[in-house]
Amino acid sequence: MLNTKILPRTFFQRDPITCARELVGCELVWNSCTGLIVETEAYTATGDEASHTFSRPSTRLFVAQHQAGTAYVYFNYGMYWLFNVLVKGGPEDGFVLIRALQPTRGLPAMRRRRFPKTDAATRPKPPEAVCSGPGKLTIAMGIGGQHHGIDLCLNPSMAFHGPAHPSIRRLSDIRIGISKSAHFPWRFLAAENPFVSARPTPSARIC
DNA sequence: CGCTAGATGAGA
DNA sequence: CTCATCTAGCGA
Repeated sequence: MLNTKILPRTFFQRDPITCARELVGCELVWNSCTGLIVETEAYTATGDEASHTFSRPSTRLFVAQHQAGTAYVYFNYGMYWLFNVLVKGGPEDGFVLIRALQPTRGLPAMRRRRFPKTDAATRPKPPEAVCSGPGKLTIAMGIGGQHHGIDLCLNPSMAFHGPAHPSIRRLSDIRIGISKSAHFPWRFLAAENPFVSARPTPSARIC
């Protein structure tokens, strides 16, 4: 968080692919917990069959009624909240899904939420396992439906901070867990970082 | 290691 | 019915 500021709304007023790429290396600040963003995915409001906007009128309405930088949090597979930020006002609207974090502050609190049954006798899970997936990180950070629709450009304690350090190395790769529009290389990860949800595939490229 | 089944509910 | 997931349990 040193040398970084809250990302302004203008950051999210560009196309979702640019935003997703540049969020890798920025920091998510969520109350007392913070994490370096090491993995994201872009979803575009048009031409992307994997985006909720493709098949959900309610999501298209959400895009129309909110401004860039709004949290889009939804419930998937009956048990996981997934955390996105609305990107709007550039050449293309859409969302960036936050997929993995490297914990930088509040690791004990994150562990308590992720592994509540852990006692003093059991070995703690490694920090790489705490936020290495979109469902895992919402549990760890305490993100849920109560945060759907909040503005992430106002309160520095619930916001993205950046920019990323210029030395960050990034890869682009195909997105994970989707069957439609599956070939778009719109997953972005920090190269050589063990906190990501899955290792890059052979089709990953430096970006 | 890798692979798979099953949990569990909202949206259309 | 599908789904932007995860974990336990199984076999090699």
